[in-house]
Amino acid sequence: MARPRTFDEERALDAAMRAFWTNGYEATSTQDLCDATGLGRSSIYNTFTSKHDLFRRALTRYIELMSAPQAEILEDPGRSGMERIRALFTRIVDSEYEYREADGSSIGCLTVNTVVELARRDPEAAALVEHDLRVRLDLLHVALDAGRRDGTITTGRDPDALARFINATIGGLRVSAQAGADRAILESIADTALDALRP
Amino acid sequence: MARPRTFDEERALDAAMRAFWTNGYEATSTQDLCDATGLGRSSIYNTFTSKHDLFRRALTRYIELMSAPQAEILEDPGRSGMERIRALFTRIVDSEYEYREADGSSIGCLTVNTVVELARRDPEAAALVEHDLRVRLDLLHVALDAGRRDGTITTGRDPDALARFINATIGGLRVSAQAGADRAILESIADTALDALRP
DNA sequence: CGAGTATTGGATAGTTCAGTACAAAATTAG
DNA sequence: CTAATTTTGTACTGAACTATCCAATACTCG
Repeated sequence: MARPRTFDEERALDAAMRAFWTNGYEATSTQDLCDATGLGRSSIYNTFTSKHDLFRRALTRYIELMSAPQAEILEDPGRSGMERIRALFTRIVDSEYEYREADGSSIGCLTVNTVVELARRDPEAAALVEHDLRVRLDLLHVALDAGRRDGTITTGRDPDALARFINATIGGLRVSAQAGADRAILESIADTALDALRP
Repeated sequence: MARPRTFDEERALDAAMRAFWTNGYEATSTQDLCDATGLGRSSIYNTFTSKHDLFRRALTRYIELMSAPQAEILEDPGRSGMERIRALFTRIVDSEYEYREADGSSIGCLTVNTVVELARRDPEAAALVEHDLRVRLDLLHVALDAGRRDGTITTGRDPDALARFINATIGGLRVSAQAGADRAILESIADTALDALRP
């Protein structure tokens, strides 16, 4: 009955996500979003309401996109608990390379970037990353429990502390990558962190 | 011979540093800087040339301010190597509380914030944080070497990897704090990280 | 094909941005 | 007290910002 959209909303969302991810929220202008998506202002505002709403959707999508494979790794019954954590770190390091910029620089993790740049003054963004954090901590518990049972994780430390530690290590990997650390360095950080699980 | 300034340049710089630290570079307007410092636009531009220059000076000052006590800790001959690293972590956690906002939220670390928000598109900022990183890694080496000699650090891992790991843990602590982790959580992260030094 | 409807591009609005211009005020040296 | 010099408040500039408006366009359904 009416003119249909000529663009794929999800593709546009991915492009916007990438723009926010690369440059941050404040430094990404609506014109940048037009350029990144290939859409006109009208289409963007018609589809996504506002820059802030588009960011919210982009962050939501990012979290969905990243969580799924991480959940799969951490709940994988085919791996020991320790192997799951190791595989998670490997996935983090790989992703820093998978999504690099053309100049080779790492763009880090949109969740971490949001925590640092935006979360303190944007309650919606804060709620999204907080929920993501809870989910990840729960998933880490699953893997840590498995490791405790299968004997690959031998530390006597509280599982909550371990989950927080693993999560902090991920943050440290992200920041280190953005600060210029290469693959070998990131891998050595991850390997060293794993030592804390079997002291 | 001429009218003297009525304000203290260093105080103004501290106020500007705090503003950038709290809100980030992009989200801090020149008006915010006027409000934070109590100065007029003329005084700010007359003294600091531009917003970008003021940020550069603020970041430089931040790094100086934070490095000195960290260096003291890491080179303290009165402590074992392990104790130095532990004291460094304690200092990081304390500083997250020392500089909290009025609402109790943590503002993290200006260096980490800069790496995440700015470094990839601001070569000057990138150079400052890169230099700071090198200095910190060197200081960590001093403490790690001491720990190796005094027997408090027993891991067989490469000192470079350990220094990078400790540094990444600091980043993880900063991000965790900004994501809302309380003191007990931050301390448990730090304690767990130390386990990796004596596996 | 024609009526109805959503999309689209381009112009525009109104704000806010970093930075400047300039004159009045303030201070010291002589 | 005056001349010289710097600071400082205010007004301003031009650009960039988010967002809206609207007419032209393009499409579907009957």
